[in-house]
Amino acid sequence: MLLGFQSQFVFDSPPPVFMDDTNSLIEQRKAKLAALRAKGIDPFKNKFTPTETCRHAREQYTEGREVALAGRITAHRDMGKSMFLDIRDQSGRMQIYAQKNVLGDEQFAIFQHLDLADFIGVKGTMFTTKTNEISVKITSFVILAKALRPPPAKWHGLEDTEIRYRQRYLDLMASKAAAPGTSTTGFEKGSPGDVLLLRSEIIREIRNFMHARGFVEVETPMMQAIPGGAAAQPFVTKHNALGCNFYLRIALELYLKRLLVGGVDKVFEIGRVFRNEGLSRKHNPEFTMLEAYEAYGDYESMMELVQGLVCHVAQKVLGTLTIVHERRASVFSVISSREQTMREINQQLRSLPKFELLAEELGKITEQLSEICHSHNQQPAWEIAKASNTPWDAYVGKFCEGMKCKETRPDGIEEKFNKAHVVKAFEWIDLCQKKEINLTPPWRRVKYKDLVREWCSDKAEVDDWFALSPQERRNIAVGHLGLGGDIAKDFEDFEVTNAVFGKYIEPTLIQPTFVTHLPKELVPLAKLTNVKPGDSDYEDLKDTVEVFECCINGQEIAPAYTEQNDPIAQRERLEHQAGGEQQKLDEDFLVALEHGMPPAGGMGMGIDRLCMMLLGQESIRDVILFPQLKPK
RNA sequence: GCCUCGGUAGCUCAAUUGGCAGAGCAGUUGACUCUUAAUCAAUUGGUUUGGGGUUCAAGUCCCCACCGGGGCACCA
Repeated sequence: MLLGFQSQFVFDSPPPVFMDDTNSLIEQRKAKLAALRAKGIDPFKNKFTPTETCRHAREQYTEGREVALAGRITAHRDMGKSMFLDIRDQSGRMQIYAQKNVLGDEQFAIFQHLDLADFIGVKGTMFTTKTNEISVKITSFVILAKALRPPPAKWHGLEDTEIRYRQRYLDLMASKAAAPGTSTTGFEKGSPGDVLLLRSEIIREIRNFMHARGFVEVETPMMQAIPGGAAAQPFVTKHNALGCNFYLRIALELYLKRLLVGGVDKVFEIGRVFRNEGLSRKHNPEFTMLEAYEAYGDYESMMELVQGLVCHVAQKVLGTLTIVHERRASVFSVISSREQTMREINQQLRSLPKFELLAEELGKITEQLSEICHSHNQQPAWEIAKASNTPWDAYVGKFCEGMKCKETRPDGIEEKFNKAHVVKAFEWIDLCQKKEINLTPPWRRVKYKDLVREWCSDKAEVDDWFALSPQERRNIAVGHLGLGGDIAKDFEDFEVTNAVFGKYIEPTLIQPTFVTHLPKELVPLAKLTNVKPGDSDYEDLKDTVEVFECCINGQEIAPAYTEQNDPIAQRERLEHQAGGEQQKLDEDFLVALEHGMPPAGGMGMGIDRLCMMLLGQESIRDVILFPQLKPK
């Protein structure tokens, strides 16, 4: 495993101290552990070899077949002199049946005192119970690992988002199994386990696709003396022996282009990049990028590549090109975020007079909100309600008033809703807008200017946005469109237009769309569009570059360029970007370009955002196993 | 960094607006040899995230800190 673990680490802050949060449950488990050891039983076995997985055993069922299975205990039902117990491995669940007269008094007593979350190995024969469940009648068992801490609640699962992210293993443990035949992963759709396995398949299919197209996969430095290829703040780290600082890479670009210079014509890398910026639903400080470069290609060949890649992955992993984000649910189920329980409540609602009014009220509010959303071009409902004349407090107040009614859940708990639930509910409504994304090619291609024109004539009643004077554009954007807060006084004209694009237009691009020919100022490292005076579209294209931004699900998924290969033009751009700080210039990269780089198309794709889109997850933290959180 | 909502038993949640901190699950004990959210009976479990303040009395009101969600800003 880890060799040379003796090396000296120097921490700026003391190493983390683990909370000694002992409680009676942990104490009891430790006592059981000690009791087992006192009997000469080692509850942490080195090896037990199952003959197969739980799923395999179920699929290859024959009455009386002998099997050895291993897994974690997820439930037990004690019947006195016999006992049922569920074990689970990655493949699925298996019911175990133990009988006192088979195991003997002593063994059975030990079996009865096993805890949820312990790992055991069992040997026995397969049979089917009266209620038609395939099970294993055991003849012997061994304890493979004793769990000293209790697992998450078996029914509710884990609701605490902080624990879900910090202790992902608990989140995975609580992942619900899907009903047989409804899922390829064996987990309920959208559950942490499901997302984990599908993400793995997505990345495998990306590799398959790129390799099939003749691209070579490489690995380039993550620690760089000069972080380049994007405009982002880097993380700094220190190399002791070399006595210098390194930066964690913010992009893959400059090293992959060096490989183009060296003669690797089709090259790609999938890897982590690090950006020292704020965190949000769409941003994690470290995230996974795919970048690909193709000599003799351009932005148009990259369009074909991106479209082909995403369709290939969707088809292979999901078996469809139609992606439905169907997490939109009734306000009630959203409020509780325990859908199963709430579904029943919804059914009950109609028969309970005191809820009739409330349900009606909720329906009206939901309707109103979706109307408002629609007329405001799908701005978040939460924001709109806050900003509009709608008495938001009255909404919440009314809600809470209604919610004062208690009701009894199927598990016997009296539940009441409070203001926090309601606020959360509305935030969730924003996240749960039902979406259907159709990836069937060919995807729409539209020039940036045409898209802005189209939207402005449709929504802002401006015939031709670009026929206006810069001052008129600014006035409309700040006034009629309400972008005052997003447009600084010193913004240039193209930035005003881009604010409109970013705030209002990009979020509407749910269906896959290539937005092409952006103004050159927005993308300084791409090549100018090749048009001459006299060409019919000269006016529209003269100050644009050969690029596209591929938007799906209202987010930018992949930008691509016809890459700049003129070393002199590139130097000017980088110097301009570096703002006169010579130490930020990657001289080696510029020297490489001077040796000649073939014309090429290049693209970058945010893998995390791709996963969000394909897997219907609304937060990047749900497609990254261990998202970055502030240390405790 | 700013705005906003939140943090109560191992887990999921209550606490009638400032009046003895409660329930289900699981845990423990007991009954039960085909149960499956097993059931039935009894029972343990709390520095209410931490610190200060107001009050006869604070989970609840005020201030500060910590952590998280959402939004904004930064950033493609």
